[in-house]
Amino acid sequence: MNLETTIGALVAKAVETLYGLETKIADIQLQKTKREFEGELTVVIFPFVKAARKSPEQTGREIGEFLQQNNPVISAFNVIKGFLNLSISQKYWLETLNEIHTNSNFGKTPVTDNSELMMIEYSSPNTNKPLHLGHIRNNLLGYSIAEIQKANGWKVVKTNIVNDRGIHICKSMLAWKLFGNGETPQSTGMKGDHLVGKYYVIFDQAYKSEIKELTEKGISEEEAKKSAPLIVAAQQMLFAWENNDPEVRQLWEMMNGWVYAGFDVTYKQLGVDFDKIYYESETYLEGKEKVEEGLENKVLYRREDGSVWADLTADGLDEKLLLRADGTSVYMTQDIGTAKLRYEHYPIKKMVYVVGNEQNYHFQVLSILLDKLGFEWGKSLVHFSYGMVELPEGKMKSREGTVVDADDLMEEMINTARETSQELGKLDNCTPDEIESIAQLVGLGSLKYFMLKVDPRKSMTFNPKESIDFNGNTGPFIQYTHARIKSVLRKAIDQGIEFKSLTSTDLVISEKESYLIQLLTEFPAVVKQAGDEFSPALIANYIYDLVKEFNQFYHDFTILKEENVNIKQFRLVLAESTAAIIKSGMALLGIDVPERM
RNA sequence: GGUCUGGUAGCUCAGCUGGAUAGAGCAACGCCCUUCUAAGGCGUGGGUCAAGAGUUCGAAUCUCUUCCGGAUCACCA
Repeated sequence: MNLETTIGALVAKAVETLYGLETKIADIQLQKTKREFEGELTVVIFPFVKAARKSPEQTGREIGEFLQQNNPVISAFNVIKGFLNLSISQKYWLETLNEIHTNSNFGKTPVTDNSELMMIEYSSPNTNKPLHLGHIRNNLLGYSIAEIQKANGWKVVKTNIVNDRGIHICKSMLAWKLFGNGETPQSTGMKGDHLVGKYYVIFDQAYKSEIKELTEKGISEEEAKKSAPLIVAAQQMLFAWENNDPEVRQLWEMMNGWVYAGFDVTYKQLGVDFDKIYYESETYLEGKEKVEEGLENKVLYRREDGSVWADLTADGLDEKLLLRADGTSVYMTQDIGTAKLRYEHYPIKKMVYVVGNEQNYHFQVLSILLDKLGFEWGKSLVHFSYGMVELPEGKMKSREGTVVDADDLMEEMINTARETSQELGKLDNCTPDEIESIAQLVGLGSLKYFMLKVDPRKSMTFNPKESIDFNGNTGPFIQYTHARIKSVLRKAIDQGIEFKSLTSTDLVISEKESYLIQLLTEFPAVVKQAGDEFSPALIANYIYDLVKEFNQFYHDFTILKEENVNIKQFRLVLAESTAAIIKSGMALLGIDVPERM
């Protein structure tokens, strides 16, 4: 039982004993005391004033006295206006610190054989172009959410649905066939995904000039877009693909192979991974089957032209197409097929889709459709809907070349980290390998923290220049604090100081120190809330607060030169516990922390 | 137009399940390294919490209206 529940229960008892008012513990308002007042926990008294028939101050004093008499953990109290501020005994904090320090799994719920399974889909790239800034937010969020849910006791399967078929990849294939001169990643030295992306751009340019030619001949733009030879050829290629044309299939496999090799490099560098990858080329037929079933059950209907639709007007939505008149499937159909396979493969309790908020409508429809088609879990799917990433100039547009490429961005961050380390002379005693690995860790830490510290639901602005800042509320600031603590701990070990646990809890410690312990105790609640709300930002903000507080302590107090051995030992335990939580919390964000930097 | 979503310091963001004088970082200015890593610490200035009304002992937070942004409403994914 933690402190809040204990005290909450006692407040309820106090109110009932003193005023005969029955209150649920959950209704008692307990909050952290504001820094400018004395105490650590505050009870809001206003709700009891009516029953007490006394002034808020008087009521607060009576409840405070009751609490103090009934629980020795409360060392003092004061009442200001309607707020009862409780001071918690130092002994309590010190004993709590000891518990935290010896618990290597602090803040996490262990995953057991009985844990239920959550499947988290993220990344979900198309195979016609490399990953960009928007994908980075998706990948970082997906990975972090998975780590956070594991820490909350879920078995997690990370999955990726690769959109490897469709007109988009045919465009790249066609352009390569027409203009590629047999170029390969090997012959050009380009990453495969970038090479394929290059031909996607070439297709778009050639297609545009065809449209221009046609419109100059007096054909309407709409008509030109449909009849341009290139788009017709791409559609023919898609048709050939669907009919298993060996030549097209071979080209498709080759070029997708290049892309996957490229993606693997990007994923590895980003530090994300998947337990199971699905490909739409393998799932879209399953969707068709399910749609046929829906037709038989009259959940869906067929129009005269042969297309298949779902009527969702009863749910307040529109009618939705599931199969085109020519029998080919759309996005929704594929998602149904993918969902079917996944639930056949895994005992999924909860399905989470990490997909941008531009697809809110799609997932609303998918949820209803899955439900109608007889998937019992359809209604409970979670669309983890995150906001778009914008640049200071506005939205990224591939056609205007304002897309921030994922590989380029990571490289830039790492380069900056390396240069900064050199300028500051921080790593003069390290080997080249160490310098490189720290540069990677710091550069990526900076990028990841920058993207994860903001509320995922909100759209965010990414300023490439500002994000490279390594001071203030940034990943490197947190990493630096960790490195400084580790440095002190190494020195303590060199001096032969023992700090496995506190040998005495009868110490007089400062307010700053007890506040730091209080912050440490909040970690489990933060992890839980981050899991409930699917918000890595809560973890990020918590770690930042902790680190800021620790840095003040580090500045104001000496650790190794403290003369009182018990206090010295206490501070080492406090520092080590802080470092452990920084490391553990940052790991939930997918960010590694260095031993030195 | 319908639906969803956002508007907090010059900029980027916390705070939003109602509680005390609304917080950080960046940017600006000033101070602190013979002391455990200055990627640090301290200080100064900076706000009609988009606007109005309502509910309440109490509203940045809840409700309604208005204004301004964004997303979506495809036989694209």
